Amino acid sequence: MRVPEKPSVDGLESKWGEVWEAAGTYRFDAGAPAEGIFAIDTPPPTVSGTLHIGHAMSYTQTDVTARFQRMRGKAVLYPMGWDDNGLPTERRVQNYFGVRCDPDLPYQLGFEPPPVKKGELVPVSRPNFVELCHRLTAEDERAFEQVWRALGLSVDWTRTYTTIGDLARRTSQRAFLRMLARDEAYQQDAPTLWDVDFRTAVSQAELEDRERPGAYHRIRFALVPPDGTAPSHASHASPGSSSDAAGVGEPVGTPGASYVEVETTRPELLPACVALVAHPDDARYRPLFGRSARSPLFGVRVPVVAHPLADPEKGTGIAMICTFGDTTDVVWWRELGLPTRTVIGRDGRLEPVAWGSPGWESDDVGAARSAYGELVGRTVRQAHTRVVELLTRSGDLLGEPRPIVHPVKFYENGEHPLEIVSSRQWFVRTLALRERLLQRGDELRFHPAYMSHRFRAWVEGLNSDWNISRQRFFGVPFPLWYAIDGDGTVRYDRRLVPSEDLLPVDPSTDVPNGYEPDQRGQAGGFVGEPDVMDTWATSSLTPFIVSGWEEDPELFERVFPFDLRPQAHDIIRTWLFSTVVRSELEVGRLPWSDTAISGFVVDPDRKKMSKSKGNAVTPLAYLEEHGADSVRYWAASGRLGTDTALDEGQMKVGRRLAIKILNASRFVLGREETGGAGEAGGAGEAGGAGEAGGAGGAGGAGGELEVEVAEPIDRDLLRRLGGVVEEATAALGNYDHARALEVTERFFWSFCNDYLELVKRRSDGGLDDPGAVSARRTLALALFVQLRLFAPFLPYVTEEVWSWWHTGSIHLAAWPDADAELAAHVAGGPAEPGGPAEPDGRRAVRWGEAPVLDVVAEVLGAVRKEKTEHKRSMRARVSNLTVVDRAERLNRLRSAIPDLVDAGGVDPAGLLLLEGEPPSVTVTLDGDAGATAS
RNA sequence: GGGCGCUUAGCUCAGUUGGUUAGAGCGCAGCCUUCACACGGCUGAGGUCGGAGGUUCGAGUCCUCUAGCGCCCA
Repeated sequence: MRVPEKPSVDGLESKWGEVWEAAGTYRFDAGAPAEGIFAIDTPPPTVSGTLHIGHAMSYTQTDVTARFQRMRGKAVLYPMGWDDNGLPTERRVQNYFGVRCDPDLPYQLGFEPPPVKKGELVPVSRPNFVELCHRLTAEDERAFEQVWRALGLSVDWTRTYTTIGDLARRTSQRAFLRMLARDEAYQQDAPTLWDVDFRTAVSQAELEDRERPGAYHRIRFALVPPDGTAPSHASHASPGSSSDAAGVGEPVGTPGASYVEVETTRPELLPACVALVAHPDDARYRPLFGRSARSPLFGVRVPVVAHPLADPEKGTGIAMICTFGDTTDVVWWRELGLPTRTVIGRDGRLEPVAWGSPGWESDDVGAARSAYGELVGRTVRQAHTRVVELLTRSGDLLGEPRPIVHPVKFYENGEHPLEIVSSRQWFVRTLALRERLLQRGDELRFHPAYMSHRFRAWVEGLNSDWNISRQRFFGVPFPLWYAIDGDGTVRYDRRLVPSEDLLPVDPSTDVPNGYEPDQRGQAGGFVGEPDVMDTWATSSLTPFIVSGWEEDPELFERVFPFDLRPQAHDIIRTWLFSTVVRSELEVGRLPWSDTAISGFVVDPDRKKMSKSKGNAVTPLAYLEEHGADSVRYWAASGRLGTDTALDEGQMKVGRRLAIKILNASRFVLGREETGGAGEAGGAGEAGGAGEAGGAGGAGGAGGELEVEVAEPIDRDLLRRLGGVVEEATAALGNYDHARALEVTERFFWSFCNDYLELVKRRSDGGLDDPGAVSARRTLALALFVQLRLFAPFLPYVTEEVWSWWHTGSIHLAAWPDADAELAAHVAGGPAEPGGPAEPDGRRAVRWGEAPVLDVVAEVLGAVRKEKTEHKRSMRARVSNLTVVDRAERLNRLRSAIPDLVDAGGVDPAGLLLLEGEPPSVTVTLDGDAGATAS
């Protein structure tokens, strides 16, 4: 036993961080049996940015569970991954090193990026670019690990992985090949959201809407007569002619009308128009369904079709369907079986088009070529301007453009609106899985439960298979090549697939079996699949990556399915969903039994913290200012699923709590030293790490160890503590860390301010004083239990106190067990309130009961109030204390008179207990007149 | 437009299956230099639980409607 004179919470982080690291305190025991393992599918944070305070909150909440389960004797698999592949990393590398990836360049051995010049990006080969990505992410990952260590996450740092690392690539590629073999993955030319700056498809998850100014342009389409003959005059004939021929003034859709007016915000897509669409119930256009219209400038005949997504309120109520202006166009195209007319290329410019060829028929090919010649090669924006000029000149633009502000889809880090282009993409068949996924969603235990609605809503709303390909560089490559025919045609249907033992492969540098490197790109040779997987295609495999799937089958068998997936609610539809999909496809079951959905951290104005809003803050400043235990205290008081305000006040409360624990422990353990003199030190050694049951390690009170707690008030304290243990244990088992902390903390403050004050004097007595022994025994036992209850929340301060008294780490000590550790001290005695009798005649303990302590605390409160109201010191003497109450309550009070008298400064001669009604407490202070409280 | 959630003291939040005068912490006010801790302690003042209606002996809690806020989706 060595209790410091002036304990402090400062510096505990580095002190204990080093000890835990050296001792391997949080190392996962990979040999543990299946039932002894608690496996957590930790979210891998994206390393391209910085950790912010929201991460600190949610990871702390998970850590509390990890520590709780570890103390319950579980081998906790608590890995940490870094999500380092993907576009965010590429952007960061691009800016950091001033380079850009050019996949056509050859690899340069030993390449060093030149000093960064502003606005100038040095082109480098794909392997070189990937090297730089690895270099930078390695640095970022070290920085992240430092933050996590400072926060005290009990991660097994020997089990880290990265989503671009060999293991993750091998796992992703293996799982892909298996999906391919089972026909669960397929390739298709399909419209995808496309960022023209980054030149990649982006996922729905990466979208954001931005309000952008635009304008409705009213454009005139000539109606093709029902007999199908070409209208005699091209609509671009001459300005002015339109008003004569068009029957201006006639409402659109009137049977006799020869024109229909369409409003669009994207006139540049006129050449890409494949149909006009109106709502099926729209009487104005119903007569036109089945007929055709002809586009101005390009003379293309397009059908007029009906679809409920057409909004009669928007514009004229009839709209162009183009290839593709927005996602609704895609829906129309798919559901109405329309052709495509692709004009926008991957660079965001209009591509050459062969007017007159199949698919590009026109009533006036010459005019179409001429008009399109003005547009080809231009950006979308330039083409927009040009088309408007052409339409104005032809007279087909009616009136002035009508300015509006509307939401436009952007890649969250992009500068230009997303386009939708058709490209060859890999998909996973998720639509076919819908029913099974809904079933899995019902099986999964969500915390809080209502979060399951989000999963269900997402699955029910699925309308396309999952696109897993990205046209980028720093990602997991698709592990396959394609054969090239003798005539040089790439045969995407002739896939060259590696055997699994060769994984991971990079088809851009590796060569398929049976080919030579110099056959790459040659007729009769091969070409590598250039795409990489979407980051979710890898992160959806995290439970497989960390549990040894197909790498260590024996470990996988014991670990899978995991116990817990912690994550935030915004990625239920992405990460949680995709993980359930992959698990269903690979093993036909849920990847975990439970998922804990954390809320966000919001700023004091209740706005979500995010980098883009600029109000996100890093945890480091808070860790430095308040200390890790304090930040953790704040984090753990936030409930799952609930957005939590960033609150430094709560951190300060946490700090006060930590300090209080130090001081109260000093008091309790200092008492042990004097009371239990010689034996104390030796007993401390007994409380070693991992000791089950814990009772043996309770208290350094050596010789007092066997003593049953005698005083009724002491037994009350332990019974009440037992209730706290039960409640906290149940709460933690149910992922309700906030409740566990709350009940533990409430007990602790009452322990300090009431119980400890009451027994202070009595606990001074010598070894031959049973009351003193009982008090010391209770204090030590209560501290022993409370420290462990606090350990998952405040790992540093609890470890510090533990070290005064025990060897080994508190974090490997057994979680408190009320029955095993406390029952023996409080059960069966005469003061036991009537619990049900046990077979041996003792009475079962009713945890949480504290009848004596309750009534004593009430009277003590009345005494304190009297002193406060008379502005007297708490040390002021009470000359007379009269308590009127029922006999039963007075009896309880009698059993603790000496403690009450000591703590209240009451003159024993002036104490009067009277049976009667109503209950009252009358306190007379030395030198004051009496006063009554009740 | 659809889904989910929130609305309780000045602030941040608890209120378990509907049950006696609605709780905590912070903040605030007053007091106490107290022998573990002034990084402390004691005491107190603050709320007709967003609004309206309903079910019930009884509603912060259940139902309906409604307002505002937030998130996700379209």
